[in-house]
Amino acid sequence: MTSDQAAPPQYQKIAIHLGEMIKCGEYQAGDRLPSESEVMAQFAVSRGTARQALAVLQAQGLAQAAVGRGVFVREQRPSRRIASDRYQHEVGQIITRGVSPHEPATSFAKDHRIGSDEYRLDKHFQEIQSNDELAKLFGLNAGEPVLERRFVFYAKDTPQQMSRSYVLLRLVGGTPVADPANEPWPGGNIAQLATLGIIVSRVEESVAARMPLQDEATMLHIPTGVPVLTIARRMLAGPDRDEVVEVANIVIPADRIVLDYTINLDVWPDPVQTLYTSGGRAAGT
Amino acid sequence: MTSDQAAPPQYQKIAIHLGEMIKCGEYQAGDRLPSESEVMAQFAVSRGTARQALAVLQAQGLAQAAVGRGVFVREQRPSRRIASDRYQHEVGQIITRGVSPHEPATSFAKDHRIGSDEYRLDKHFQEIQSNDELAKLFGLNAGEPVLERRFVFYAKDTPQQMSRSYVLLRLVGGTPVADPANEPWPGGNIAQLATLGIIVSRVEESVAARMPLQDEATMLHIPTGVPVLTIARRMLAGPDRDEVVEVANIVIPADRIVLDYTINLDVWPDPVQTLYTSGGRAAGT
DNA sequence: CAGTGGTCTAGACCACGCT
DNA sequence: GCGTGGTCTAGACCACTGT
Repeated sequence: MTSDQAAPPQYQKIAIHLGEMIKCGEYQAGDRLPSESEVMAQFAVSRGTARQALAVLQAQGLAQAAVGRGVFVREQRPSRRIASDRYQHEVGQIITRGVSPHEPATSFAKDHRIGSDEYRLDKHFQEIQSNDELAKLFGLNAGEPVLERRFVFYAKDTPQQMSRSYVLLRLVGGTPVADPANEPWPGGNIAQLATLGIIVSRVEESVAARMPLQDEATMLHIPTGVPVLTIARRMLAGPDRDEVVEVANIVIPADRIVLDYTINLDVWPDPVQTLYTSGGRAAGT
Repeated sequence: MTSDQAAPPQYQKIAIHLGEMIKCGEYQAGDRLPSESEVMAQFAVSRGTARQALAVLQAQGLAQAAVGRGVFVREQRPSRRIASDRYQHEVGQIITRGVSPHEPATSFAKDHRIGSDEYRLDKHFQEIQSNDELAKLFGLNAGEPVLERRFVFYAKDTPQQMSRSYVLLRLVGGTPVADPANEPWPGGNIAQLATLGIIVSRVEESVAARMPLQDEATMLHIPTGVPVLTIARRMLAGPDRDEVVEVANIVIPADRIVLDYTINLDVWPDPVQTLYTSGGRAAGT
């Protein structure tokens, strides 16, 4: 085995070459890359190959084409951050101000660092029977009626995320929570449930990533080469923090967001002593 | 404005058509999709268009091509789960058993539900000067010497994730932690730091998603249309849980993994009373 | 109007996998 | 050997963008 390496195809060489120029900063974010004709001339290839090279960069999320204008280097920095701390902050709001809507800003507006008047959301409420998947998440039998709430969030007219939230109809039926006109709810989801006497004490989030579905790409204006982050969220209440009161599926384009999670660990009261009495060895600080 | 809808191009129609058949279950995971020639015949298009249609499905992560065999529907279920609870469990191990290596299995092996003998890792240690980015994460001046530890994890010879971990050289220099031969460390990262007297009390993770870089795709065998999840992890210690003792960047192909986070909220002791006396604040737990 | 990317065609040669 | 996908060429027409 002297050389297993097959020579990379032309279009890949070109893509790697341009990719390195981007990495090195010779093309900055927003700069126009060589056009198809320019690539054809520069590398002596046909248009198909030139296009393929530029397509690679787009699939990698490094570049984005604009008809009639050219191919441009994409911005790479995610700007928004969504922190798990937000939930504790929402609880804090309720504790200090009660459940009345004193605070117009929601977590969403805060995440975007925009005023609460600069965003809007499309909403669509619907009563449905829970299917097997939903029933399993709630821990009850399929067929239980639930309220499905679909949202699409916009910040300054740009769609930012879509979500489907599910709550048990027997808990929210006939209450203000079931009225779309009350969304966005001041103080957020936890405050909303608090008005019903439901005290959320645990939130579980399952995070995954995949390429967007066709309708997601359309609705959220997701360019090629950009995946979505999906969050399956469960809000729990009750004395044992095990009663599922809300389930939500959230889809967010991954090119502008980072999810921050803080995990505080319960550490024993006197570490040094515990280490020595349990057979371990350690140097104290 | 009667119809803004431009007719979708042929290749997209075909892609949508095939995509719906996958969604409806007419093509199951592992099934072979129509070959390029079959698509050409079925839809009366040239080979280029047929290829483009099939390429769409691959870019969406729905299908994967295999030379000489065909295009196949990809498995969609993520199998592994990585839970934030793992850190608390690692702490529990130390509390009950001390810092000695009683427990050969690491979190990684547990995540994969494989024996600790079924995985291995490539490791590469290196002493470097911290750059601006690293220094900022650690909260100290650039140039501070750090130990960079690069890992690639394999489960049954399949690469699963790669990571770069950074620890301050003045804390680990000359200790067993700086010796690659001791990896994988029994009990995991937190146990490792515990042997140095460092008690990790907080973990912060920043999760994002993007398409893989070329070398990541190569090293982790990532097929087209599969993004990666990136985790920037900071381990904190000290009385105020604010001293950064380890920083790590983790890259995981997103097609087989879900990240589970649990957020426990501090709720006031008597919700009803607090609600009615609104304006009061509660004692934390 | 000239230049851009988007779509589509009709060929060609290649390496790979199965039989 | 035959069918598969991978690469590459040389053309064509189109819609869009800028000046």
